[in-house]
Formats: sequence, structure tokens, C-alpha cells
Amino acid sequence: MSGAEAGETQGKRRGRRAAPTGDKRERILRSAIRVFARKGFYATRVSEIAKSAGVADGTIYLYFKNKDDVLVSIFEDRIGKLLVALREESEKGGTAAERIGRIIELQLGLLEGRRDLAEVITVNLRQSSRLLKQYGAPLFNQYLDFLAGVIAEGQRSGELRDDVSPRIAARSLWGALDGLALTWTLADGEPATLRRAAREFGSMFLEGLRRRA
Amino acid sequence: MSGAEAGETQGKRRGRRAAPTGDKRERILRSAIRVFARKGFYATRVSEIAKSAGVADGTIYLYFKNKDDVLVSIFEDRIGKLLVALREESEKGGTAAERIGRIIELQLGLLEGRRDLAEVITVNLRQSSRLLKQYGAPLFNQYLDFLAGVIAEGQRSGELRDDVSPRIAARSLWGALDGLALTWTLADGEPATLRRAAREFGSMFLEGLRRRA
Amino acid sequence: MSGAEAGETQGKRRGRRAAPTGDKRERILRSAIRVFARKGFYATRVSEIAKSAGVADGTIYLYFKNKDDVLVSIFEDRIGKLLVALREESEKGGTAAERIGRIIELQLGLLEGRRDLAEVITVNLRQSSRLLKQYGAPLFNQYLDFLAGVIAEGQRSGELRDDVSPRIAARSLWGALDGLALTWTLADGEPATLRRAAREFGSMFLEGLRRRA
Amino acid sequence: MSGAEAGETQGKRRGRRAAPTGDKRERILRSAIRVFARKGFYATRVSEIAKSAGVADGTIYLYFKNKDDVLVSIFEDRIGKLLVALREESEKGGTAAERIGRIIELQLGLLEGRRDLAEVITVNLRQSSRLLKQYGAPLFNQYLDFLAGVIAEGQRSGELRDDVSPRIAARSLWGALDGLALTWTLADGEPATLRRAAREFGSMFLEGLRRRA
DNA sequence: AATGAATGAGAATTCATTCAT
DNA sequence: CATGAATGAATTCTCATTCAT
Repeated sequence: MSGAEAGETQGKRRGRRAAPTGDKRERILRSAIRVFARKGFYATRVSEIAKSAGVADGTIYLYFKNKDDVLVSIFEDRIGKLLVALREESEKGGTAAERIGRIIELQLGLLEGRRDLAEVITVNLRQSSRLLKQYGAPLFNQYLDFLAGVIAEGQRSGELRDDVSPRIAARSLWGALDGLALTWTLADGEPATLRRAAREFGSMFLEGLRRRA
Repeated sequence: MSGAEAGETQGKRRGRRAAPTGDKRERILRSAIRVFARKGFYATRVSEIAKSAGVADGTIYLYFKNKDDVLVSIFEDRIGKLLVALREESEKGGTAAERIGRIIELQLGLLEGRRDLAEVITVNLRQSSRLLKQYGAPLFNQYLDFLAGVIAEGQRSGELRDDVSPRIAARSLWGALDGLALTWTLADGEPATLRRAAREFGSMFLEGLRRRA
Repeated sequence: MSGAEAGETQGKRRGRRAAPTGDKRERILRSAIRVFARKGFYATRVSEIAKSAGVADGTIYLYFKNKDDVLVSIFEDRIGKLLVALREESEKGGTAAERIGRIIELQLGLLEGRRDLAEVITVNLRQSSRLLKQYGAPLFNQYLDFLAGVIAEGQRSGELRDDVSPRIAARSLWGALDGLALTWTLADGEPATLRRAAREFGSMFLEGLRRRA
Repeated sequence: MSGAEAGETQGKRRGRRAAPTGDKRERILRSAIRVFARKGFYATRVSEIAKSAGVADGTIYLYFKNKDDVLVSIFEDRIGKLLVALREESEKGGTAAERIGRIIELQLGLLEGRRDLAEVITVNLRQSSRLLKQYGAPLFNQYLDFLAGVIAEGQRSGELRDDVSPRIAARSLWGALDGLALTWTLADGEPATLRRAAREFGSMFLEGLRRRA
């Protein structure tokens, strides 16, 4: 997913150009995550990303439309992967509780040990509500729809209480996970801490949503 | 539009210093909160705050050291008031469930005239990651401590389950409230919608945290 | 015409700010004409105009939208004045030949001793056909319409031959005047030379357009 | 789209050097004339010339020192051909009126296959004022000298009036032709329109220059 | 010869901040 | 105290040119 080259089959010699293009794009994204996390989106200079990625300033613009696009691409890239992973998990079936449990673990697991990425997504993206609205919204809505879908299914099956709107439950689930991630980056950032939070929050959330006899 | 003050008719010259000063400073802060919320800290121009407050650009600098200082002042100025308000609410007593319910309402700005307090935490907190870390974190921690305190008390009294860390519950509570506020802004922004979300989420959250017999 | 201040009537003291705004705009325009003429529009840096006008770079943007706007403003300013002058001349009446004669003198007279302006209008403006099309066209068409109108009148009165389209005659008249001005700036740029060219060309043009018995 | 050459089928390998080289250089020049004409020298990107010529960006630099050199080469390359063409037309003899009539046609690109020559003078000449002065002026003067020569001859033979300087007549002739071409481009750009303008203008110009009995 | 990805110098423009009035 | 015109440092982005393949 990170750098699959189609042209590799033609394979002329070996050392042609060490992965023509996906390589550089990925390097820039990785550097951007690191620098955005440390300094924030607005305080980060394009030249810093370039330097950190070991490319020239102009090269950034061969792979991204502008600075905004770099941030949005981080978001799309990761949210996209998260959505794929969520859908795969979801297909494993199980009760709604099991599925939601796996969603929580998956989502916080994505950030575990990747404090930088967590910070970019939880803090930086919001610094520009314009960005969030203009670019993030569609993908983000897909994500919320997915969560709401899982919850609605659990309601239909009678496993979850149905006096709570699936959409509201989904929104607060996302908010809580996002908040846990943010407070985690502000505090120690230890992987174990986040894992524990995921477990306790999961139990609490599910209990709140469980249908009473 | 540019500088129509309602209260200006009372006492023009006289030279009372405290009132007009505090008045203007307050107007600037209020405007800043509103504009930061709508456009984000970095996308907001100092001249926009000035215009919205009905003062000249330069006037901002009579009350604040610079643009950063405006944001920081929002925290320092408001967070105290918010904590006071939360404590007042809290002191009205009642069960932990009742107290948390009132916090949720306050936090989502549903209490009359308290909206500007609520905005500090749900909107302005993430505006600048540098400022967030430097100034916001301690104040934010006081806020989290307060929430955690209420929850811990409920646990001690046996009303709330005690297999969930008060701190984790507090963090996810804040996250969920923040997430609901954000998604609400991105969507319709209708007061009724938010009120409904607050009610359903409150029920869900409290149910998840209630001690089972 | 160059710096008429409205507010002077209020006349507070004397040395308030030596002509509030029209002054600076005019200074920038004048400097721009000079620098554009010497180096061409594209080779001219905004900072050079600013320096030459004795203002800060940013000040340019208080009076003009951008660099393009400076060029267009030169054009509009001068063409506008030319149109006014042409209409005034035209109202003096006389035969078509007399009126066209005065137009030629007026137009080349406008540039006489103002080589810089001549060069900006004859050369620089065309460097960007986009500019010419987007901004210049309306005003330029007014100008051509005026010329064509004078010619058409002469045709109606029987003074001028009517087997030539007024519009075509107008276009070639403008082209010839513009060409004379350009070649004049490329050559010596002596006022007398241009005056002589105006006279000889006028005779030739009118003879070509006169109705034969 | 990227490099489909029609004539490439003839003789692939062989290694003839002269032909392909001249071919490509010619294609680049032709494309450059076209693109410069449409967008102006400065607004034209080297990559656009390359694309339009069906070569890679870098290839331009195998044939030309830099972008300026492309424009200069257009002059140097074409102006000679234009002068040759003008002289050929001129040598066909006839009265001064006939010769000037043919010049007008040639200049407005109305003679088969001569349009690209015409474009040099009517379009490319004013693209860069720096280049115009440095390189264009001498060549342009040769052109004006030629026109003036034809007129002077007509004066000597008694066909044309001699109270107008040949040089001034030549300058205004060029200006008028240039103006007609430009306004024609800004308006409809229909070949028939231009042809009509050429005819009417020719008649007018010659009538103005004819010696009266 | 040809390519086109990569480079990086250079320029327009913005906007927080100042300070004369 | 208040103003807002003026400032100029700072930053994004473009694009002519290079050079490894």
C-alpha cells in the first residue's frame, strides 16, 4: 500500500532509480507528519518539510498541489487506510459489541507508537476548519457512516438500545477516541497507556449502549 | 457597523478609566473568541478581530501584547470563569449523575448566556498546537481534574462503577463533548439538534458509567 | 489633475500629512511608468517601483490590487484623460479634416516629451495580451468608437469618401499613431521629431480619406 | 500527443544528423512563434513550447541557449526570410502602388504560406522590450529601410507625392498594418475580415500618398 | 540525441505590528 | 486613549535550467 510500483515488472537492470515516484511522495508525507507534529501546521515552513525529506523545495510541488494538500493527503491517506481496515475487521462478524470493541482497538492501535501521526490528525487538522470542511468532510462522513451503520445493525438485532440515534452515538464515539488520542499525546505518549485507555473506554461505551433486559 | 456602541450614551467625557478600558478589552476578547471559532487562529487576521469588535487595528495592541497574547488571554481569562461556573453547578449538589448531566449541558453551551465559556474548551483549545502545549495544557489539566474529581466522588459514593479510571472517563467525556460540538458545527448547527445530542449522549454516558447492582 | 485633494477645505493646521492619499498613488504611478519604460513590465520588480516611489513594498498594495493593476491603471488613467480631451476637442467643431487633424496632434502631443509613457503604452501593454484583452479592451473600444464616429460623420457630410469602413479607418489611424510613437521612442525621442511626423502623417491620412470631386 | 512525428517513417536509424536536427529546431521555432503570439513571451512557459513542438523540455536546450535565445532566433531566423520575400515581391516590378499593395498583403499574411513570416513583425516584435531594443531594433530598421526605399523610389519616379518623408510614411504604414492585425485578433479573427481591411486600408494609404496632377 | 524528474533561485504578496497624528 | 496608513520581514510557489539515465 505504501509504495507498490507497477513498472517493476519491466525491471530493467536493478538500480535504475530506487522506486521512481511513490518513494519520494511517501518520504515527503512521512517528514511532513513529523514536522507538523513538532511545530504545528502553520508554523511549519515548506522548506522544512523539504529539508527533512531530503528533497528540494520545488520537489514538494511535483507531488502535492500546495502545502494544504500535504496536510489533507496525510489525512486522506491514513483515514483511507483506517476505513479499509475497519471494513475488513467488520467482515469478521461477531456481535455488535465485539465489532465495536475491535473498531476501538483498531483505531487507537493505528496511533499507538505513532504519536506524531496522532497529533497531526487530532490537532493540526482542526487548525484550519476550512481544510476540514473542504477536504476532510466527505471521507470523514464515510467514516461516521460506517460507525453509525455498525451501531444501527446492533440495534436492529436487539443487542443495542435503540433510544439513541446511531449517528449521535457514532459522533460521540469518534470524539471520545479522538480526545483520548489527543490527551495521550499531550501527556506521556506511552503505548501502554493508550492501550489501557482503549480497554476501559470500550467497556464503558458498550455498557452505555447495551440494551437492558 | 464599524463602531456603534449601545452603552456609549451614558457618561461620555468624565474620564472614568476602568470601565471603558475593561469594556473594550472585553469586547475584543469576545470578538476574538467568535472569529477564532469560525476561522481558526491562524486564518484570523488581527484586522478582522478589530473590525468585529468595532475598534481600530492598533487598539488591539493597547490591550494585548500581540496576536498570540489574545489567544492566551482567552484561556487565562475564561478558563477561570469556566471552572468557577462548573464548580457552582457542581455545588448545587445532587447525585453524580445529576452533576455530570449539568456539566454536559454547560459544556455544550446550552445554558443561557454561558455559550462563550463553553467555546473556550470546545473550540479554541486546539487552535495553536504551540500555545496549546505551552499555556493550554496546565489549564486544561485543571479542567480535566475537575471532571475526574466529580467522577471519583461518584465512585466513592458507590453510585458509579469503579473499574474505570476517573481520568480516562473524564478524557473521553471531554472528547465526546468536543466531537459532538465539532460535528454539529460542520453539519446544521441548529440549537435543537445539539440539545438532542446532549440528552442522548448524556444518557448513554451515564448508563455506561453507572454501577450495576 | 495630478493631486487635487478634496479634504484640503477642512484645512486643519498646515503640515498634517502632505496630501493624504492621491499623492502617494500618483507617485507610485509615475515611478512605475519610469521603471516599466526602462526595464519592461515583466523585468520590473515591485520592489523597484516601491523604491523609486520612496514607499515600502507593501504600500503599493494599499493603492493597487497587484502588479498587473499598476500597469492597467496607467493605461486607464491616460486613456481616460485622452478620451476626455478628445471629446473636448471634438466639440470645438469644424470640418472632419480639422477635427481629425486635432485628434492626431492631441494624441501624439500627449506623448511628446513623455517618452516613458509612450513606451509603456506602446510596448509594455502588449506584452501581456491577457491584460490588453481583459482590462484594456472596453476603454480601448470606446476610443476606437470615438474615432470611427468622427469619420462616419465626415462621410455623412460628404467630406470624406464613403467606400472605406469608418471602423477600419479608425483602426489603421490608431495603429499608425501607435507605430509612430513606438518607432519614435526607439529612435531619438526628440519632441520635434514626433511633431513633424504628426504633421506629415496627418496630411497623408486625410488626403487618403478625402472625397474626390 | 507526446511525440508523434509524421515524417518519421522515412529512414529511422541511419544516423543522418543534419536533417533531423534542422527538423526539430524548426518545429520548436514554429511552435514558439505560435505560442508567443497567443500568450506573449513572458506568459509562455518553456514547457508549453516543448509540448506544442512534441519534444521534451530539455530538448529545447539542445537547440537554444535559453528562452531568450528562442525569441532572438525567431527574429534572426525569420527576419532574413521575410526581407528576402519582400524583395522578391518587390522585384516583380510594377508601379509603386502595385508593389506597396503586395507588401500589405504579404505583411498581413494573406499570401499563401507566408503567415508565419508576417507574425514575426506583427506579433513577436513587441514581446520583450529588452530584446526588442537589443536585437530587434537593427533588424526592424532594415525592414523599415526597405519600406522607405520602395516609397522613395515611387517619389523619384513621380508616382508618389514627395512632401512626405519616406521614413515617416514607412513607419506609419507598419503601424497601421500592425494595428489592423492586433485589433483583428482581438475581435473576430476571421480571414475574410482581415482581407477586407487590407483592401480598404491599401486604397486609403495609396490615395493619401499618390501625387496629385 | 533525447528525456523529464529534480532543482533552487527568485518574486509577488500578505499581514502583524508600529507610530505620527 | 485611539486611530489606521505605512511598513518590511517572511513565506509560498513558480519555472527556467540541469543532468543522470
